[in-house]
Amino acid sequence: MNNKQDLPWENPRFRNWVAVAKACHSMERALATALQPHDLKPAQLDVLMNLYRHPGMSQHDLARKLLVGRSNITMLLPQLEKRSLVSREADAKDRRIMRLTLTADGEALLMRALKAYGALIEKAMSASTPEQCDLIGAHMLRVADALKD
Amino acid sequence: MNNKQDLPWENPRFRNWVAVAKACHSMERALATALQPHDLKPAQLDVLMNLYRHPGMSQHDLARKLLVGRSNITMLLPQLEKRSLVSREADAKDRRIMRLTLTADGEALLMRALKAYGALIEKAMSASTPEQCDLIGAHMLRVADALKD
DNA sequence: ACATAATAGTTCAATCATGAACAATAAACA
DNA sequence: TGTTTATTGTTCATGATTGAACTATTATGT
Repeated sequence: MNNKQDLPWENPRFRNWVAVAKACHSMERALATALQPHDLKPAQLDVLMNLYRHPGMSQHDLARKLLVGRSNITMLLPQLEKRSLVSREADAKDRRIMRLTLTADGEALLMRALKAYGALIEKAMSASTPEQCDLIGAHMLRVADALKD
Repeated sequence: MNNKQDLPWENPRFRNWVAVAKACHSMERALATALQPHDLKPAQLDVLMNLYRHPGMSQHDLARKLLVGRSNITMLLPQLEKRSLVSREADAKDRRIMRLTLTADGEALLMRALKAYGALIEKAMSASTPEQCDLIGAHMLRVADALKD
């Protein structure tokens, strides 16, 4: 029977994860408002970030990196393309694949948006030491890995 | 000018937070599939969890706890009410307020769903020691607090 | 008491992510 | 080669979330 001891709230791991989830949620909301002046949504920033680091990515690979459906990418790109932030051109060898790259405008906007994001993260994580932050980052990599089915 | 040293990726705090966000995203997806057998969405589980711990909550307070708009609660509740998982009754003294409580069915379903959630968290966080988990939880509380504008 | 402001909840249109079904292309293999 | 299978990206209907405008109720201030 479910007495208090069985309740997940009594489990430290559970309580701790709930705190993680809530912090993430708060950050997502804060990021959304911080990006408003740049006319960017968090999902769009994710796209720009990944294209900066992996130019020439396909839409399929981008979807996997972002943990998102392929159709989501299809819906996301036209807006960015219309604003000349990313370019989409068919691969020469495999005409199924669209190669994505940042334009100069896209890179410039990314840098501006990243400043806002960076400031937000700094504000959020400044209360912990760099060592603690590193520990958390390492832990979260393990978490993401453990959930990778 | 943005040379590599200025890039957020070179900032440990930035990299670490990106890992946090990705782990959260993975967990959210995994939770959604883990809850499917119970015919519950993560947002609905959040509602049940909070009503269990704070019976008689108003919709407004619930929205604030969940970091969500009031209208979201309005859209969320009818489904749970139709399934007799929560009950909604007007406050006697202030007729604007709807008092929310879990029904017996709601509590039973919550317990089953929490087992699945707990198992998922256990799987995700088992690679870290309890001390590390506690540190992370404490850190995340500070993060959520720092973002509370 | 009365007017004004604040609060709780709802409605509605807009936006976003999802997954299934589909078209086009390439790979595997007989 | 020719047929079958896999992969890439798109379309579309669905469900979720949001914020602004609205109604009803209570609080405040004169």
